[in-house]
Amino acid sequence: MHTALFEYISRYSNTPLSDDEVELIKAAGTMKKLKKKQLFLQRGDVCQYTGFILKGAMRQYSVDEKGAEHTVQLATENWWVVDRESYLMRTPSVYFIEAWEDTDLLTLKLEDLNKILAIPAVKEMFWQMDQNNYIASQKRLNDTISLPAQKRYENLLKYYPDFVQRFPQHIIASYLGITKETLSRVRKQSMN
Amino acid sequence: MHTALFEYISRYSNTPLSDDEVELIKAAGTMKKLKKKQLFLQRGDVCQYTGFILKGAMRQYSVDEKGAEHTVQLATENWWVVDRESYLMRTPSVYFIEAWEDTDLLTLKLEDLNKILAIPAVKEMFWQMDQNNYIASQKRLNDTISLPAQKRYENLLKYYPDFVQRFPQHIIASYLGITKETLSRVRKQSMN
DNA sequence: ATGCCCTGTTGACAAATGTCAACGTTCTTT
DNA sequence: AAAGAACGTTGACATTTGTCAACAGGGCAT
Repeated sequence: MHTALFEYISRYSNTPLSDDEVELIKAAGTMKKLKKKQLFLQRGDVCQYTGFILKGAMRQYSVDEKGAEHTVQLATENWWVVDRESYLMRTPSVYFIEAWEDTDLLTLKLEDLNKILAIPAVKEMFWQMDQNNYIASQKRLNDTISLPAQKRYENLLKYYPDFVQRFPQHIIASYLGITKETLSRVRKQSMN
Repeated sequence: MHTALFEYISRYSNTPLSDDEVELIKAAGTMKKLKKKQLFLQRGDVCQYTGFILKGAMRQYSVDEKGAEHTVQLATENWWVVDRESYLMRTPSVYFIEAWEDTDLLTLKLEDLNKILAIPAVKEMFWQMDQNNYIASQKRLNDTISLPAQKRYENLLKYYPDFVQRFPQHIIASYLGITKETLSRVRKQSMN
């Protein structure tokens, strides 16, 4: 059940895990199953869990005053989902996190996380992950402020074709920062 | 000369520094002075240094095919500047990093950084910083895809008034993802 | 199998933002 | 002090993107 996580850790850290450490990690997490459209986090709540996706697909989004949704993250197998700020600071979240497919998750409360952070390989892995998140997030930001909608869509297709297949267009549009109508027209353009 | 850095470390980590560790840090860095408009990093080069700003102001930006600049980061005293991806992976950068005021920097080569990362307080500090960067970057991304130019400008004024004072409008505009003309009109609106 | 919701597309029009050119002001440099 | 560059503003117009409404097809639940 945890094998995907152990593979993930060994991919993102050089330090190997001892048998004790493996047991500690297995004991720390709780398995959760979410059905499509079920919420993992709701706006106004404090984010209680960090989740590691074993199977399925999720999205994190905000909703503006007009009711429009804006997707800040898409995630599939082997991605972590959490509103880090809310989770660490214990402050109410401004985001929703939702399962978009039936999803199996390994979840960690903050106290669980702190326990396994005592393990060097785990700490390294999380740091690596944060670095990657920061780099990716900056890249996406640069794209968003410097490229027109068409190019942003083409980049998404190129680097994350999975997302385009597994999420419907209105969600992809809200991830790109445009409306579903604009995305529809952009795609038509791209075919020529 | 290093006092600002030591304060920064103690603000972002709970572990205190031993005298040996203080010496190690002092030995690791190199001081640099940049004049206004001098480049710290140039597109195509591998980013060789991480810099900690002691005095001054800098910006990191990309330039698109049309020659337009897009600012991904603004930084003043007590901020770190680096293209992390280029620095870690030794790949050519797509960014420029430039001093916008005469600037004093403490710089670290990757090997220097690795040395001082052996110090627990330093490692903690960097992790903390990455977390904050990631959180801030996601917030800015959410703003960028969900708010109109006017709101984005007002938020910047509210949360980073320093930037608005120390950088000219065409740079602020490129940070917000709009043109200088649009920013000029948005500001006029905001006065009413 | 039926009905309904979700999805994607299209058209007509509106709003936001960009482009280009001109101009006055302020700041730097000599 | 003078000259030139950088900065900010404005106007006219173009382009991109959003809004609203309608509609067709597919998939899901009962």
